[in-house]
Amino acid sequence: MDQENHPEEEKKETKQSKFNKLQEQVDESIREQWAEEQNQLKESLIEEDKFEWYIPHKDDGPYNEEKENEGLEPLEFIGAVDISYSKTDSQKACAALVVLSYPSFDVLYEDYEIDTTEYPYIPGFLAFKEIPSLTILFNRLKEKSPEFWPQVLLVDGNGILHNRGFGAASHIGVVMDIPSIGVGKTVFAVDGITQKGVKEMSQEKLLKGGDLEYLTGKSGKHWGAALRSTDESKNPIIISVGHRICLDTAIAVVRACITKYRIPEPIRQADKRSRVWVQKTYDNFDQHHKKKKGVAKKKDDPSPED
DNA sequence: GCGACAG
DNA sequence: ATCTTGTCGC
Repeated sequence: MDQENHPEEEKKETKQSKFNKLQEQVDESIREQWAEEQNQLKESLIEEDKFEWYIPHKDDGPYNEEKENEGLEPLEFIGAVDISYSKTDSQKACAALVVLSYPSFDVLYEDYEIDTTEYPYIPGFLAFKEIPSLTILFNRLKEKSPEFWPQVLLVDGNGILHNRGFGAASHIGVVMDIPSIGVGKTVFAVDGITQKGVKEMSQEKLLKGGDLEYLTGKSGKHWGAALRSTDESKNPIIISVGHRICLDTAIAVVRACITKYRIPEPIRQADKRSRVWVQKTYDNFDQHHKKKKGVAKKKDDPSPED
């Protein structure tokens, strides 16, 4: 009859072929070229602090004075980028660049750009999908509102926690020549570090009262850190060095950007605003209908609504 | 060969 | 990334 004999096998194949198909959308030679470009740009990567600001203490104190005497400026402009996709057409997307004040987290600057990239997301090559629209956004910022140029940039995705040690946060940091930090929501498995392993470590730390776990690979390299950013968080966020910053400073910046949500506020804003923008642009945002149903919201980890 | 796979 | 569904809390 027309009954299938190997339903399980089929399911497995579909899963696998789905991934393969995605990969095939980008020619093998292009992927090799991309990997080469990553390795080349990586030579310009700086994994230590190279900037002239400091994170001010909430209350003006001796620390702040000391830093100012060293010729440093207080951290005041924090940037973040994110890209959202149309739910009806994954090729249609919108990139956002926002700049928030520190420590008040007001959105000082926001700009959006339609993503014209035809490439799909391929693990290990996220930056190539995002760079075209982000380049436009940064050029526009530099040209029209240079006073808002961020002192540090948060990128959702990874920095050096990457199979070639050069993830999107590093890529963007090097290309734009800006200190950058990678903040991921899940782990990109590399050097023996896995999602499952990190989760377990994170749980153990929690029992001991800790909220931070360095991610050390089998090779002994420190790839980043897992931070349980709020008490309610079930999963940690994954921090890694992007560019022109060291891991501990990156962690300090991310910590400073946590308000009451798991995701650092600048990234949250970029995420949220790009989502609204993509709906407006592509998904026929109809005033009449949205009133009834409400727009699909993305849940934040802890619940307060804003 | 097998499993894994940021957004 | 996006979709679902359900649950808790204000």
